[in-house]
Amino acid sequence: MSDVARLAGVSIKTVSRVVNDEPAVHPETAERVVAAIEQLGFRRNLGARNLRRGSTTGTIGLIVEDVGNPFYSELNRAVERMATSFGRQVLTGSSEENSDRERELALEFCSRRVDGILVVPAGLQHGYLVPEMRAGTPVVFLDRPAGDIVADTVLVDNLGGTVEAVTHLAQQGHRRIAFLGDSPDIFTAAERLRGFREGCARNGISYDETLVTMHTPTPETVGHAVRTLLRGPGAATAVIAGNNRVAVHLLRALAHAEHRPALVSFDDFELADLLDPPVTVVAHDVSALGHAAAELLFARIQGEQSAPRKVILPVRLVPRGSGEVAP
Amino acid sequence: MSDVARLAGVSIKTVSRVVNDEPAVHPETAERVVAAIEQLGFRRNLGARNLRRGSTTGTIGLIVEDVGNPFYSELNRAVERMATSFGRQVLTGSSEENSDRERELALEFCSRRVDGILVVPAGLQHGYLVPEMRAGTPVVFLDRPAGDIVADTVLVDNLGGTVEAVTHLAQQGHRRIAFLGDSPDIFTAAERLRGFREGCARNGISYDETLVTMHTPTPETVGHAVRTLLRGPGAATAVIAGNNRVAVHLLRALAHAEHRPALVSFDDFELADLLDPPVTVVAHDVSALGHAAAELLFARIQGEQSAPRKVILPVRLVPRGSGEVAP
DNA sequence: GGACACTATGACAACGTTGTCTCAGCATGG
DNA sequence: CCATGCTGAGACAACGTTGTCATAGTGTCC
Repeated sequence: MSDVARLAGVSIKTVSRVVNDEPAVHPETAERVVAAIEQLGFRRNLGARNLRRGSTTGTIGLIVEDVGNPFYSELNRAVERMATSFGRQVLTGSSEENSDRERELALEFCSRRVDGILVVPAGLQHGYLVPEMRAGTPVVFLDRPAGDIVADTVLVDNLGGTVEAVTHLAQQGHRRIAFLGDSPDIFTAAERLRGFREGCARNGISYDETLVTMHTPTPETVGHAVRTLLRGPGAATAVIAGNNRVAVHLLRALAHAEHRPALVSFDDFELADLLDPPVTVVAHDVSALGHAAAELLFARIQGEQSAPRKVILPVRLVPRGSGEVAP
Repeated sequence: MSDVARLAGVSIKTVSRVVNDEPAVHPETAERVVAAIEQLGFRRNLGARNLRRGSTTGTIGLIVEDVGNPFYSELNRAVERMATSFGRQVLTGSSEENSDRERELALEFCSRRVDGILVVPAGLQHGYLVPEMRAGTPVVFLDRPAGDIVADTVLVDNLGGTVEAVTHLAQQGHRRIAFLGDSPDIFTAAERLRGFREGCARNGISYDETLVTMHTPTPETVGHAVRTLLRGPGAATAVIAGNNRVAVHLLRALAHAEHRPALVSFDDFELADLLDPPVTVVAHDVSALGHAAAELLFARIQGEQSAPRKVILPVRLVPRGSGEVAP
């Protein structure tokens, strides 16, 4: 900036005035300054500006499990849209379902003085965020609640959705329904399992523990589940996949089977409707989730002081014909 | 920081020493300082630190067309991995295939003094980046080249891959092959079209313009293409989808058809192998693309001064049985 | 006992901006 | 001719850090 000032023959303050479109600069002077800026390729340092003005940094942080997972990338996109409309930029990070990494990312974001943080928590302990929140960095949890603190949270109706899935299958005549969930350490997985039990109860199906597995979905864990729950005597005739990852692994494991058992997936996924047979899903609007959370965050950033809110978004069963009893 | 200093009864410089793990601080003093930091919830302001040290900001910028697109989110993930290993964080932005937006994002990143920028360019003019690059912000273009400047670039073999796709179909006996590409303004789309012509030539198929459409893929544009190119007398017996978006729309448009024409998709996509019949694809390793570009960027960030490099990553045809002539 | 080295600490400036204050120059009005 | 007001511009401090230098205190050596 001082280089520009020297070249234009003015003080740095005048350059600052030009850069900030402040009035009270003689047009001719402004022109000289602009020319100097062009010539030198000057670009104002936003970091210094924010420091001096004590203003916000114009960034928000987003922590998800894996930015590469289509579910989270759709979330990311919705958040980005909102951020753009508020003139903010987004720092993203993947926690990899690791609470230490989550913490590291969150605190790093705080060091960078982001204006707020959106987090799909991996861990169950969030006391580390309390000082930051008290210091004025709003935090909104999404998809999963905070472990041990009260904070703004946006969730989907995991329980209700799974109940609906069970009911759908029960109505098709299924009595032996398997549930393949993600690791029970994950809130949504645990909640959906709870919904499964509840759904069984409501439909007069006795809950059979041997038809349930809860593991991080990999080809191996899901393959094993298929071999033990869906084959042999007493095999389940229908299965609920606890999330889109489980569903995809499951479909692959069943690719060469005679026929697929009836299937409902919690989470919609691309091409689910084009498989044969199409996959019935419990769909929820991921964009709406990101949108709602970001909306709440920006309200907080703008000073909204009300008590922490808990929003639960509805889900919707999309029957696609894969719930029927196999011929 | 001065609050901490006051509470601990030391100077701010000593607090700084403690925060930075500098030696020559009496353990007892350090303990007092740490206690004060805890009590006040102090967190060092990274912006101020970077300003003072003139050091890098520890961030890189990534501009893609749409962070929500699985293709780009996989890229994002690979870049993030690399960034993490270099202790950097990633600012992401979606250009929405709009060159003004791309420019805006890139310049905003520069204002934030990112250590480097990775960009999947939407526009064809990148002169605006020259001053920034001269000023020391390395830029690496990926998936598509820069429009009018010489810069580091990482691409995939669009031409070769499409030639291979045509050859594959020709070997199955197809002579009337349609090509459904994205907008010809997009480098990869144009390049793949070039590969299509080249492939036709090499296989002794005369290039038939009426079997080609190049449009931003939407249900409408792809549906129209299906109706005009794949139906009626003179219909194509095989089709090449220019990218994963086209392929998905195409599959949906053909969902209720008697049978699918033979199909090869440039870009692999999830579940392509589970459709009926499975979709043959020209696959390329998106992670490798992100990895290679980020690797190059970090080499530049660390001072590597060699001439701009152009890397072309190989692609691989994955036959899945959907190339055969329909029964 | 004085030169010397070493330890622990602080004062101060500087990073690149911008807010506040000041001031020179000029025009206006009575 | 002087008080007043306005315009355009600069000096300076401050944002929160850290690098440089200075210094007081302590111990060591001959």
